[in-house]
Amino acid sequence: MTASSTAALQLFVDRLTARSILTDEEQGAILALPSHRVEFRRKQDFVHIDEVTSYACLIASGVVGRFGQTATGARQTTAFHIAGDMVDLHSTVRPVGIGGLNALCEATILRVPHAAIREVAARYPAIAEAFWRDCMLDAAVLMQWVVNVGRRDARTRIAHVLCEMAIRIGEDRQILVEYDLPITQEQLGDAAALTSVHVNRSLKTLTDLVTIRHGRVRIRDWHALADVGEFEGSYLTADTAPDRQRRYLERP
Amino acid sequence: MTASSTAALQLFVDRLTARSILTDEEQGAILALPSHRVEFRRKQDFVHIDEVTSYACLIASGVVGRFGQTATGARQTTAFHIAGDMVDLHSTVRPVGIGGLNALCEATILRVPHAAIREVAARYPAIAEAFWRDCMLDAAVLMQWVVNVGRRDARTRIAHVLCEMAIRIGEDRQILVEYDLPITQEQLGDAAALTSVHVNRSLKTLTDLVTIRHGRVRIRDWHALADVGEFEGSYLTADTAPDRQRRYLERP
DNA sequence: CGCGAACTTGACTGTAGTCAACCTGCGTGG
DNA sequence: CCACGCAGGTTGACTACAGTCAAGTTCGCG
Repeated sequence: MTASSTAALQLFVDRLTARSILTDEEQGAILALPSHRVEFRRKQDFVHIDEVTSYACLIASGVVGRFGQTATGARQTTAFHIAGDMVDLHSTVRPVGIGGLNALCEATILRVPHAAIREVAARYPAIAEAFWRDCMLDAAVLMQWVVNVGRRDARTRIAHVLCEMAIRIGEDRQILVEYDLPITQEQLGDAAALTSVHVNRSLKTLTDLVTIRHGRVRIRDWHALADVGEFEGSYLTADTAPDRQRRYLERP
Repeated sequence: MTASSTAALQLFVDRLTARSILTDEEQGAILALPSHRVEFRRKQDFVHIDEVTSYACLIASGVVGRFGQTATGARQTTAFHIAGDMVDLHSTVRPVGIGGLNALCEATILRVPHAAIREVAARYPAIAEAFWRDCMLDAAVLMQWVVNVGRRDARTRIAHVLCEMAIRIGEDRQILVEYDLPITQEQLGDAAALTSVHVNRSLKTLTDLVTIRHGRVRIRDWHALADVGEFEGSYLTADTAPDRQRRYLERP
């Protein structure tokens, strides 16, 4: 247990407690999870499609993409994950792979054994609940992603993704009008289901609203960008209001 | 508690026990869940977008689509659900809406109060685990959907959806080469992110492999259809092997 | 028998993909 | 310290897949 692994676990706890109530003891149990630190370089696949792992991946730093692939090898990113995300939390109950993981930039990952996660979830039902809820937030994001990719045009798709990341990276603070997202236009295209060429052209038409330079997103007009991106962030934040934080699975 | 509501709950239990081990007592607790039967007609929205409900919807019969919508009102179906599916199981831990529900054909729904679901999940950790796992299967399907809609062409998308439904409807039996899917070409388009016109044309090019008439899908050449649809069903079935059925959250 | 929903077809349009060339900026090594 | 190489970004010309619009046709149902 190093200092930095504790810091990463604390980010994870913060993420959970934004939506779930956990006692100090429960938070402590999560912070005490064993982990093994691994570093990956930019563009490296570190979990392959269909790979079955015995650990979940907690992101200590960097940005990670989950992806699927077609028969011809075209990639589709299905989710971005940021520091504090336990990317494979779902594998706690369903260890079969749902896509590969790729480091979008240099990333530090803590591998947390499934066994330890299951143990803590079994011991504290409120933790299991918090994990489950966290998985459901990811699912809500995924559903938006389907709508985005399926029914919106290029400009709108890109704007939507950039808005989503602004909210997620700025979690429980205000909306971040400027944030690091060190991805190439090609990687943004993999997420928005566009080619890099078309991302490039679309991004140019958005210059007044948002720019990306050197892996940093600068939103110049949040309101206009959210408008273009048809972005309505309640699916991300609706359950962070205090009165919705519950411990539903508390024993009678 | 009517005979038919028991039958629907039994379908739900069957669905759960395909992937999770539940004792007779636990199965009994699920079968004893209270419910309120409601009928909906074809094409009726019965849960609106962003609606927050106090109950989950168990499908007793019919096919239901979950959908999202763009600002211009274009619909994108993000999931099909069939008899035995507890459509809103995720709302057990996260009651905020993730899209609306629409009856694709005449459907019978059992409304099961969240409170009762939470109670049974709190009392039996293995049930909570089975619920969570079930939610994760839906998420896996959703991820495939993103890849499908984002990166495949029309023919492939349609073939993929039809293969997926064949597996899901034929669950734990063999692949069904013929099954009821009483949806219009327009509704299939909403799922595959295509217009009804293009669905129509694409379907014609697939006539040798699959036909849809009177709401019944007839797969004439499963192998060829799966090939066209780039369909690899392991994401649906990988955890139904006996050795993977586990009770991870059992108390020590 | 007549109506309406769903399906079918054709002609045309348009958004995004493809291919290819070129530019720019950064890191590395001579 | 400059030259080179390379990854990423930019632009243009052309293509093509799917959307749009509109006019039938078919089929089931009242």
